[in-house]
Amino acid sequence: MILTKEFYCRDTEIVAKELLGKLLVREINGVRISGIITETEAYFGLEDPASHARFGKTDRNFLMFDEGGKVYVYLIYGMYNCLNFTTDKKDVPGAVLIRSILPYENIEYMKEKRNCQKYKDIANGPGKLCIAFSINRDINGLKANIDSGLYVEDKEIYKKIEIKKSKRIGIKKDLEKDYRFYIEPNF
DNA sequence: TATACGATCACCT
DNA sequence: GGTGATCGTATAC
Repeated sequence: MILTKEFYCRDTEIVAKELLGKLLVREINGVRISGIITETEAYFGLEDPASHARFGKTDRNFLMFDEGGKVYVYLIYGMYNCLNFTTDKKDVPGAVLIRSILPYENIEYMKEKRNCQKYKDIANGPGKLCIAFSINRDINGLKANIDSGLYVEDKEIYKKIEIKKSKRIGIKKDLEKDYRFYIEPNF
C-alpha cells in the first residue's frame, strides 16, 4: 500500500522515524526500482539553524512550507541531488532527507547506473541514491504518488526495527537533539 | 553584480 | 583519514 498525504502531514520527526524500513519505489520508463529506507534526517523551520527554511520562504525552499507528501529535490555541492519528502501542514516548514537505502528490486539496474558492483555502496548516501534511482530536479514539487513515479510503500520488510539516532551529518551548527535516524538490518 | 560556501562523493594514502 | 571537484544559492556590497 502506498503512503498517502495523511502519513506525511504530521510532525517531521515522526515521519522521519516511520519512513525507516519502508520501501522507496521509483517507476521510470516501465522499470520498477525499489530499496529499503535505512537512514533519514529531519529538518524543520525557523528554529533550525541547519534547515534550508531557516531564513523563511525562498524560490529554492518554498516546498518545505507546502503540505506534506511532496518531493523536494535540490542540488548540493554543485553536483549532487538530494531527495527529500515534505512534511507537516501547509505553512509549517518541514522535510525529511532520505540519506540511504538498501537496493531491493532491480539491483542490476542500479549497479549499472552507479557504475558500482558493491551492493552496500550502491545507495548508501543521499547523492548516490539519487543517481541509482534516476532522481533529479525534474521531479521537484511533484506529489509522492503513482503518477509521479516516486513514492513510498508501507511494506514491512523488517518487522522488528531498533531505531538508532545521532547528530545530522555535514552540519556545523546543529540542534541539541538528534535528528538523524537509521536502522541496521540483520542479514 | 560579486562572492563564499554547502543536508556530498570518489579517489588517494 | 584527507582532499579536490564544482555550481546554484544566499547574502552582502
